Amino acid sequence: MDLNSPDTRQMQLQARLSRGQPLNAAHIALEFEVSPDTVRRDLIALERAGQARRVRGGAVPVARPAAPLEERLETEVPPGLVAAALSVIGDAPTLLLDGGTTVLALAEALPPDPGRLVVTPAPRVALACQRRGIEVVLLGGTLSPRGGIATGPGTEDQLTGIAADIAVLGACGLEAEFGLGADDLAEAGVKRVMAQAAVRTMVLTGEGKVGRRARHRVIGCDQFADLVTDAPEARTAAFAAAGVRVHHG
Amino acid sequence: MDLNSPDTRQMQLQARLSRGQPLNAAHIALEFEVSPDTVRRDLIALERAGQARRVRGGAVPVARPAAPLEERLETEVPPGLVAAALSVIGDAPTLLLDGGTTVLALAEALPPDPGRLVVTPAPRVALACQRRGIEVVLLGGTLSPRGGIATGPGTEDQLTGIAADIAVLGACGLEAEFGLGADDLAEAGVKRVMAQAAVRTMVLTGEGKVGRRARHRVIGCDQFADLVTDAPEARTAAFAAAGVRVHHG
DNA sequence: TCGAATCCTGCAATTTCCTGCAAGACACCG
DNA sequence: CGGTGTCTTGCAGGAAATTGCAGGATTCGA
Repeated sequence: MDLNSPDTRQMQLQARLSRGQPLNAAHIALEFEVSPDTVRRDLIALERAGQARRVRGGAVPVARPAAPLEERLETEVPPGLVAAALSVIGDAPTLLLDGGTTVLALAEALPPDPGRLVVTPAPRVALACQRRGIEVVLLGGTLSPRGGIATGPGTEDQLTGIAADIAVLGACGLEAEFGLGADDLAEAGVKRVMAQAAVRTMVLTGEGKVGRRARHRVIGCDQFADLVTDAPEARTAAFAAAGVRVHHG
Repeated sequence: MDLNSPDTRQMQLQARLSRGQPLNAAHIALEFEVSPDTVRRDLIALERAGQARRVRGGAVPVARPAAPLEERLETEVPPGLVAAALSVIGDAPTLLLDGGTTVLALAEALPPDPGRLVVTPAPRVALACQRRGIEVVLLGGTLSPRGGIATGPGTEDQLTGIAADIAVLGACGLEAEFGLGADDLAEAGVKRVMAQAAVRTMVLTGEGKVGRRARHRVIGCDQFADLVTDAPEARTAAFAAAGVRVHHG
């Protein structure tokens, strides 16, 4: 009475794979009472569908780095940092948000406000805001391989039509003399234009980046008004001396 | 005493399906003392009613509840559909990918090819491709509230500079006379321009959308070359007659 | 390096599917 | 009562999918 078609077999195998279970071809052949060739064909189908990775003698689940970032949000970004950033933002109606885990945590914490507009080159941030019912304008461009924001001359062009209240920039490195830096040249360009497209620029970063000098300069410390960080005051004194309002989260 | 009409048979079969029971056509033919052809016709009726998914040798219950998007990927997009789409795509170096769950499943299954370029207005698709090591150009614009793709005149402008090999479009509705449709006006515009920006356009959609007429027309059936779907051939005959290559997944 | 297991390719046999068609059952109407 | 139309059913013929097998290549382990 058990239906034995390629579809049903493959669905059962897929279920096991999604449970993280490796598949032994010979064993499955016995279990489903089909030849090993048939099992092999099933595994080929699953592999073509991206559901499995074939290895000698069977198949294993494809590595799914699905949610590491989502979870890192809750654990690695201190709640106080996000809260401080929110209070600096206030109810500014138009925000320009950078990418990166820290800014993403901020986006996840934004109050659901249908009257607010978020402009961002980071697809993750865009999705987070959309989930919260906030209107989003996504900036296009070439996705930078690491940081995950759109970059390129086209991206910077799109920003010329934007007039935001606050730009929130993450950091690959932040140092008092050098200023805010990024490790990717294209990213640095976009961040720089973002800062220019906003009335006020805020830098939001964890203490790990403070004092580090990144490869490319985005803007100097005279170009942004606020710094939100959880670094101790001793390491932010230089910024305060340069005229930056420092908020400790 | 047992009334044996198509309706009573189908109601009994539906009851078994809702219990999660797979149906074996040959077995049912013996049980109801009818020919396998009649059972096949019953199963076709159930499939049209959305109560079952036909597989070789019988039918299985259709996946029930609407899970969140991430999980629907694994359960509701049949592996065969994705595999068929992959084979149509071949190794075309430049792809233009739409949004939607089905296209997203395709993106998740793309082979990691550093020489390939994917252009998309869908942030989810962009992230999926980036995870797989594929170069991504993200199209910017206002995020449509439902489908999750960037829309607007700016988005369409960005496409003028694109020359892709294949555009893969999802569907809110697909009907032979009406063509490919979308429920959001802005989305329809972007999809239309996407089709124009590619040498060849392929429509990828599950059977649920076939036969449904959406609110806004994207392109007519003479504007796309390939249709990949898991709908039965009976429901795709009209597309084949219109000159569309139909691939069944 | 050798043996064995596994994999790939093509092929033929079987099963299942699709399509069209004609016969029977039944309701309805003149 | 007879004719007509619709619905359903089974059947035939061809198309398509699936499967197991044979032969040769490849890989793994000793």
